[in-house]
Formats: sequence, C-alpha cells, structure tokens
Amino acid sequence: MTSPHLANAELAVMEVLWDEDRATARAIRDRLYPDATKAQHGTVQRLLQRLEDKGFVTRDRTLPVHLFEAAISRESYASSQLESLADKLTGGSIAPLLTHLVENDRISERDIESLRRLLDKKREDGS
Amino acid sequence: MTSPHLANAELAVMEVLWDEDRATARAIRDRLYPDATKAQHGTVQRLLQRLEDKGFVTRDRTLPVHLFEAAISRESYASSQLESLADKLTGGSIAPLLTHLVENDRISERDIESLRRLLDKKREDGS
DNA sequence: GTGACAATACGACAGCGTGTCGTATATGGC
DNA sequence: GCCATATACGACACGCTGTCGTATTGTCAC
Repeated sequence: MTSPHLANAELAVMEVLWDEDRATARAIRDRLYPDATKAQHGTVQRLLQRLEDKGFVTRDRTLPVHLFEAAISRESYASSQLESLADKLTGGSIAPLLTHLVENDRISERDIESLRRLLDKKREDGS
Repeated sequence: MTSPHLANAELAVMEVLWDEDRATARAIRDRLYPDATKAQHGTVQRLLQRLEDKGFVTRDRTLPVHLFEAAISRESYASSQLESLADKLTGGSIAPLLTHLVENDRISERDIESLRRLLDKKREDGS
C-alpha cells in the first residue's frame, strides 16, 4: 500500500510509454532528448532500470533490444497518487479534497459535468 | 502558480497549527516530541522558519514569544496539491483522476454521497 | 543593572533521492 | 573475428530534508 512516486525525469519516461504502449530505450531517448548524445542513452537506461526496480515498468528481455512497457496505467497511477494525497491530508476521504476547489470555482464546468456523469453511472451500476 | 509542497516533518507542524489555530514554538514542540530535549526545540524553530520562508506560516514577532499561525488552510493546501496532481497527470482536469477510483470501487459510499451533494449545491448556486 | 533563563536566528552536517555521465560487459550482424 | 549498439551499473553532484549545536537576543526577578 505504500505508493512509490515518480520524479520528473521518471514521469517523462512514463509519459512516453503511456503514449506508445511499448518502446525501445532508443525510441524513448529520441523523444526525450531530440539531440541525443551517447551519455544520454545511459541516462535513459538508468531511469528505465530504476523504474523497473520500482515496479513501474516491465521489459522483454528475450529480445536483443529490450522492449519496455508501462506496468501501471496512467489512470492507476493517478488514482494511487490521489489516494495517497487523501491519506495524508483528509484522513483518506476524497470529497474534502474537492470541496474547496468547487466552492472557489477553480474547477471547470466541463470537469463538473464529467464528475456528475461519473457519479450517475455509478448509481446505475451500484443499484 | 508553482505549488510548493510540504515534507513530512513540515506537514506535522502544519497539522498542529491547523488544529490549534495559533501556537508557540514550545507548544508545537511538545506535541511533536512529547519527551522534548533542548535540541528538538531548535529543530522546531528551524522547521517553522522554513515554513515561514515558503509562505506556509506567519508569526507574530511583536510578542516576546512568537505566536505562529498557518498562512494557508488545510483545504487550500489540499486543493493546490490536487490541482498540481491534475496538472502533472491529466492535463489539469480533475474528473479523470477520479474515474479509475470510482470504477474500481476504491471510494466509499459516504465519499460518493458527499461528492454528489457538493455538485448539487454547485448547481443551485451557479444556476 | 545584572544574572539567569528561555526563545529566536542560523550555520552546519548527514542521509536520501534524483539526474546525469562514464565505463565495462554482452550480443547480434556482417 | 570485428564493429556497432545495448545493457548493466558504479560513481558523482546537487538539492531537499531532518536534525543538532551554538550564538544572539530579549524578558523578568531581584
């Protein structure tokens, strides 16, 4: 239940993987450092390895050039971060996190509509 | 719009201030370190000073023993953290953060009810 | 005013995570 | 077998955090 978190450079790598589904280290390096140097390939490898250690990434080692894949979806990660935020600040409840935002109009109409639909759908299912 | 964030020990201090409204360094120290030593008073002072630098805390310097007060409410802080989470992960939208939680029943019925009420209230006001 | 005491101000340091690079080792293509 | 590329990983600097110690300031009792 400990929720490891992604640092900036790590998140950047994950963004690529969430975008592409699977990718080689080289492909990732090219997206993150358009004018790539030799050293930066090592940097990406290092990041990928740490992400693998943390359980955020899996790799296909059977291939000569490994294929990397996100082990956790953006949505799952977002959820876990939201939960850990709630744990830290509001005793685990989600609603209080939103209260202030809604009351101060710091949330868009579209967002509110989406939330409403989400809750309505939940009501149907949950019976 | 940069949203500075609270580390663990800093959050602990803020918790006390959110609880007590205003407090002396000694009062805070007693809550955080029940068996207080001289050195730990310094630690609390240091934390308070850094919190002041970051804008999370104000102090009344006119008194011989300063009175400290949270400069930002727990709700405001929670909101700003939620927003920065959304900025990082969902392009600033809030709803997607909740989607996965709701669909996987990782949110309590009570929370859902609170959210519904929140949105309904918003609907009345906003008309 | 002086001494004693507590509070404040702040320099210093270790530990950790992070981002980065360089180098050693393995591997496939030709 | 050679070369190019990938992988594995040690190493380092930097910033943040938590902690402590010490110097300075200020108050009160007498």
